[in-house]
Amino acid sequence: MELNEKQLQIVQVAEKLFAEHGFAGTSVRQIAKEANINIAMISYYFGSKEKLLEHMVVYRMSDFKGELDTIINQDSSFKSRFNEIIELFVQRIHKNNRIYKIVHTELSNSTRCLTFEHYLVQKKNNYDALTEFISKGQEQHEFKKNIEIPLIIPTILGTYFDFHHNQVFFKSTYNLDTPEAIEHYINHSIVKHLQTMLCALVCLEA
Amino acid sequence: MELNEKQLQIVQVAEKLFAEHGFAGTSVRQIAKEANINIAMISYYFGSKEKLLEHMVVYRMSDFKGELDTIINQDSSFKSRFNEIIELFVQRIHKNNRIYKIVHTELSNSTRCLTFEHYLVQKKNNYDALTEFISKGQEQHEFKKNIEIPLIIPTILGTYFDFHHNQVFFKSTYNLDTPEAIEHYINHSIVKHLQTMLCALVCLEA
DNA sequence: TTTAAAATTAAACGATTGTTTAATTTTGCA
DNA sequence: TGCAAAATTAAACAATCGTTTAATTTTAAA
Repeated sequence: MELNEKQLQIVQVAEKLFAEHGFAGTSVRQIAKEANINIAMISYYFGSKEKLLEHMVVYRMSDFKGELDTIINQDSSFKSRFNEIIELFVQRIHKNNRIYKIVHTELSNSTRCLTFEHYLVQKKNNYDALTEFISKGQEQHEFKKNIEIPLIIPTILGTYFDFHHNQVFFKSTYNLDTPEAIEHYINHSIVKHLQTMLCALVCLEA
Repeated sequence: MELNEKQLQIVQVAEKLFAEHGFAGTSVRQIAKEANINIAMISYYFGSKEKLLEHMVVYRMSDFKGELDTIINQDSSFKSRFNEIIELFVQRIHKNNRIYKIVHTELSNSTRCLTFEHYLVQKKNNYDALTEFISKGQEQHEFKKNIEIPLIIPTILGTYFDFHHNQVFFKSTYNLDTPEAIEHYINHSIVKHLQTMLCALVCLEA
């Protein structure tokens, strides 16, 4: 996925607007205006508004390489690797929360006939890698049996996004007024909450 | 919130369409067609498309009464009440997943100037009731200290919705092909997963 | 049965949607 | 410098958007 400067500018502006107002709620004229380009350039470079979204997903998702494998292949304990995996997921999802939100929303819309193949492939890879890691930990008697592995990643993503979507509520109720306070809450409180909870779920007592 | 037969029909159809295609992605003509009414009836009864959404939220949210308090005031153990609360949340959210999805999406859209007051008030009440319950459990030395209480409900809602939004993925990967299989997975696997995880987080060992 | 209010309709409103056109400007290589 | 390709533009396209109008039908109380 190679994008020139102008294309990148369009994608970035569109990503912000799609995340804020939804795909259907964003017009190509808004994108053009905010990106300081002519409306026709979107069709010129991407073909259509819908194809712009496809390009965006492919471009953003190709960032994700083998960070997960790097952690899994470390030679520390299963528990500490598991904790690192949780932290990685939160950071990854937070760094790219806009594209995740867009895919999230559009994937559940029956309107979009887009398959978001890149997203689904990446998701499958994550699930497979995590499943293998947990299984090995179970074999080594470091992890409990009878864990609903498919629900571990939804727990991480879901908790993050429910917080993210309801920031209006949390801001007023829990004094998270500054962007720094929110950043800190995500990187510390949310990560720690998930680590405590998920470790209690999967790790056998030491 | 009293609605006559026609109004109810419009609200129900609109709720389905808003949940499936988003608010901006649904036209009043689609609603009118699917509800077998004339387009003008929407403005006639509700004033506008946006006000229809407001009426919908108020109507749906007024269902929620004191189910939570009923459970909290039972005289069973803190742990078993906590488990019941988790099950209640999942069932409540699943039963009304359409309106929750709509509010969820539109609340995080900076386009909507709607405050969804009914939703926020109800949410605040839930948080307060849960916080009080957990605090009492901590006083009685049945629950652990240092729990991030504000993240308990996001964990429940988020896990459910991440699963719900990614059903396309789960269907193909985990053989959840029939509606009954999905229903069973939600009412058993997801509830059990959340109960195990959250009890491990908050409950002291017996 | 009369009659005023409520419900329903088809049609039209102007504004906005995504996309295309055709003309013009800029670019970079020969 | 010349010139074809790429980039950029304003304008127009038909389609659809949410809403309103004004006329008609239905309803229900007097």
